[in-house]
Amino acid sequence: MLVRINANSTSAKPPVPRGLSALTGEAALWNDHKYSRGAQIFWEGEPAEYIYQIGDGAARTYKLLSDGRRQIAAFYLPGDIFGVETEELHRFSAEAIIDTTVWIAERHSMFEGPDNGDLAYTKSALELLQQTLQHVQNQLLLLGRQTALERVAYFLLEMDRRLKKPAVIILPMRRRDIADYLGLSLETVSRGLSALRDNGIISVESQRREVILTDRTKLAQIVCGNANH
Amino acid sequence: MLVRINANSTSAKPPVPRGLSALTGEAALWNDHKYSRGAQIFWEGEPAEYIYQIGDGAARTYKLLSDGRRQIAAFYLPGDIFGVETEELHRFSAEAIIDTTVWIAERHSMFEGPDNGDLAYTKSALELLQQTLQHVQNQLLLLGRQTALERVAYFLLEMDRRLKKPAVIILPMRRRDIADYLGLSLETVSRGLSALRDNGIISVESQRREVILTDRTKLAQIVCGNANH
DNA sequence: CGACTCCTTGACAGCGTTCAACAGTAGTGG
DNA sequence: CCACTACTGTTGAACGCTGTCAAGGAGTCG
Repeated sequence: MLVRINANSTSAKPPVPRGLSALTGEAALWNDHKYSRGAQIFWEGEPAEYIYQIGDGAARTYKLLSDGRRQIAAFYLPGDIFGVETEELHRFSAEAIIDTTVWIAERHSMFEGPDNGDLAYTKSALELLQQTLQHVQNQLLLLGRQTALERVAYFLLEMDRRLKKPAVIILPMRRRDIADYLGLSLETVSRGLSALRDNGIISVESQRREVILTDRTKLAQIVCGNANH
Repeated sequence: MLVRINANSTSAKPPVPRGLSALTGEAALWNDHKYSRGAQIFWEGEPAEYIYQIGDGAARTYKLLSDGRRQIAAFYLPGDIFGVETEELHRFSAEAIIDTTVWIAERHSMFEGPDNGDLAYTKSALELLQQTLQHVQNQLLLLGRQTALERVAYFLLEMDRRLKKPAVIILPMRRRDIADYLGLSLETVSRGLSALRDNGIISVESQRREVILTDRTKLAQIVCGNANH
């Protein structure tokens, strides 16, 4: 829960994040905050007063059931915007996965009046919403109809793409987070990674958060249900 | 695949659907089409040239995997609007579940130019998009983290709510559709319904598409993970 | 070094799927 | 009207994927 308002950033004055500027206007108030690992950023049901963009680090949004079952809706990586809602309340909780710097700007109310809205803003929000929708709709098929191995492969390819296909993928999240994202147990995630490793499709570094995709083609085939069994 | 353009509607000239009028303008061209049971309305990947509203009947949108696994994204009931996309292409396929009348209107391009857009339209689209997003986000938790019985109970309550809590729920879809919506096998759906029936929570009519919810409270408890086992 | 967290791996159980048989319903045509 | 067929849904039995429980290894940090 350590939240520190960072008046004098350690880095040089950063550029206003492009995504946020479109959503808030150039002159909007914004700040960068630092959240330590595991810190809550906002809660489901809380008024959605701000919108957020990851500077460094990573965040997760999730829902909980009363008995503790958790479904992670999305991971957010540097540059990603989150917390944008069309209603007044947040529909998910959000936490920092690791120590994370977040740019925070005041949220525009989206439906203020008949012609009080800002078209550019609404369009930005629409684009963002549409991105979110696409992502979630892909998750549907994944969670509803794909096997454990297919889900793990999908996850690796998604991270690979979103991190711009680096030589080594450095995962900010733990196995438990991956499991709650994919609707699996953490053991099954671990077994999936081991299976891919044993088949020479990926290579897991000793730190276990670093993964190298040695055969993206085979990985993609697995996602599409063409595991060669 | 029987599609008939219905120039002279059997019923009196129907009112322009409220949802569609906001999305197309009062003077927009529209028609009602009839789709027979199982008929394709549009395909995933097809240009999204129209938007649709159910008059009578029901429709399903879905994605397929190459090996035939299907995930149904949503069911559409009388009054529901579907097929609205923010991009140029449909992201799901759509079929009529039963013989269905659909109102069809031309789609506005959503991002035509810098200030060429229609704010009222964009707002309508935004609201619709937001509804869709909420629905899908609830599905995430359901598919990722809930048990078979919880999913079946959730489905019944969703249909109950959307059909305005009738005395008897008349389901337009088959067990297979419910299964593909909930990420289960059709046998498991059937067993879930039987279990609820045996516990006196629902009553299934002999036609098997008609269900009476005799204990909505218990049903809601099951959805939240409070099955008294 | 010791305590802690995170991850892997194994053994086993259970939930849900698969396979199969059967029953009820609807549609068709004689 | 009935026979025939196709389709849909239910139920049982066995299998198997994934979850649960448990032990141990590996890395981190005080």
